[in-house]
Amino acid sequence: MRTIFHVDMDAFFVSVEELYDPSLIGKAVVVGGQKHERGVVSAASYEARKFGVHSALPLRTAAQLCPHAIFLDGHPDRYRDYSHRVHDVLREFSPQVEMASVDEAYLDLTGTERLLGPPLKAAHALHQRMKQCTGLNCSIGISTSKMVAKVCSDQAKPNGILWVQPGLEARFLAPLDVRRLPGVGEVTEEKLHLLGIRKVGDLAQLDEDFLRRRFGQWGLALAGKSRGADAGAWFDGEIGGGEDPKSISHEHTFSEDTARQDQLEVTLTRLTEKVARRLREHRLHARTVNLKLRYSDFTTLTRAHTLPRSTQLDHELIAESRALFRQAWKPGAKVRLIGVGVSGLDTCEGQLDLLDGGRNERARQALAAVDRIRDKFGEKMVHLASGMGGDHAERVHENPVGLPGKTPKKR
DNA sequence: TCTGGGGTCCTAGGACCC
DNA sequence: TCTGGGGTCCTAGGACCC
Repeated sequence: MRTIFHVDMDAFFVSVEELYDPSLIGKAVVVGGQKHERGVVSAASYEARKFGVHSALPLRTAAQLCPHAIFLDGHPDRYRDYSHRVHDVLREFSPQVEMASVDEAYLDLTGTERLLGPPLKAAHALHQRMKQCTGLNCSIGISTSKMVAKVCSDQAKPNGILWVQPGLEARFLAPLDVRRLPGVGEVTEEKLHLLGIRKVGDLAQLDEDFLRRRFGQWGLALAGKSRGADAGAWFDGEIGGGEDPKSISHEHTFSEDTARQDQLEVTLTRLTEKVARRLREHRLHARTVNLKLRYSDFTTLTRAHTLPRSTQLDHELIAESRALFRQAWKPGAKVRLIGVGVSGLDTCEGQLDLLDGGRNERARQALAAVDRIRDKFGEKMVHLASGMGGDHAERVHENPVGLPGKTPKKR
């Protein structure tokens, strides 16, 4: 029988902002952008939540519900920093820690009783230690599965601890709305409601065969979840995985929709450079490039292409994302969002690198230099030639990294 | 009031291979 | 001649999470 903790930081982004500016404490605070901007709420203080503000709410709606709220853009670097501090604290309690996102983690505390005491005692110690080391509050859910532990921490919010003892999982879940189950969102909730299923207990009563016919594999997973199991691939596996990313992407929503090809392509290039850069940071190579376009009417399309061999080089990824864009985009159509991502990631080169005469090795070394300069002077300091404007687009093949004075000889 | 950005996982159909 | 069946890869879209 496992002992799983789910630790969830309370109003994480807002709480970190309060550490930097204590005058925010006790006020309605919204992190995510300014009140007139296109965008949604990333986090809201409990004060703002009283007015109906919650994450994923459009900023303009939040401003209407809570006009006196303080709107902040947010500081991703600070959140990353504090996320690491949180991780460090958790590691004091178990070697098996899995950060599920910046502000939540699973811990396996199975077999730590002799060292840390019974689960509730360990949880109180963790709770205190977290406050002491980071200044932040968290909520802790404890159960025999990740799924139930997560539901527990949700029920424990804010700043609480909840332990469901082994054997009582189904009884704990039964009275809760189906929506409380991780993986049940708006769409699934609606489908279940149409079948007269509102509580997790209703779900647990149903014949598994019925759920399988209705929802396929997902139905079987649902049946398992309703009884407290880590069903479905979502939660299978050991705690402590989560090593390399499976995909890397960047996207941008324009403040105003645009149909200008030069603007779209410059943005796409900038986004692709960021993706390539992060690939190199992770020492990964990608085989599949994904383009995403969202038009004014919010219709969204994706186009993907898989390369014969994987790459982490700016110019190869840019050529690919641009080709996808030119195939997919209807000239004249106004674009709201453009994005690029890579998947099919591997740690080593897809094929022998010797065949191209070391050309890519030179490009890689030059890119490493670019990355170092960007570290020193900021992202905008060095751009690919093609990142500077449509007129330079053709130069990308001659000057893969756009370094002044380092233009490789023409092939 | 229109609806971010960064992810994961799942499904389904077609191509292709044996 | 009248078209199996399974496995894997690729692409597109969608649900969901924080």
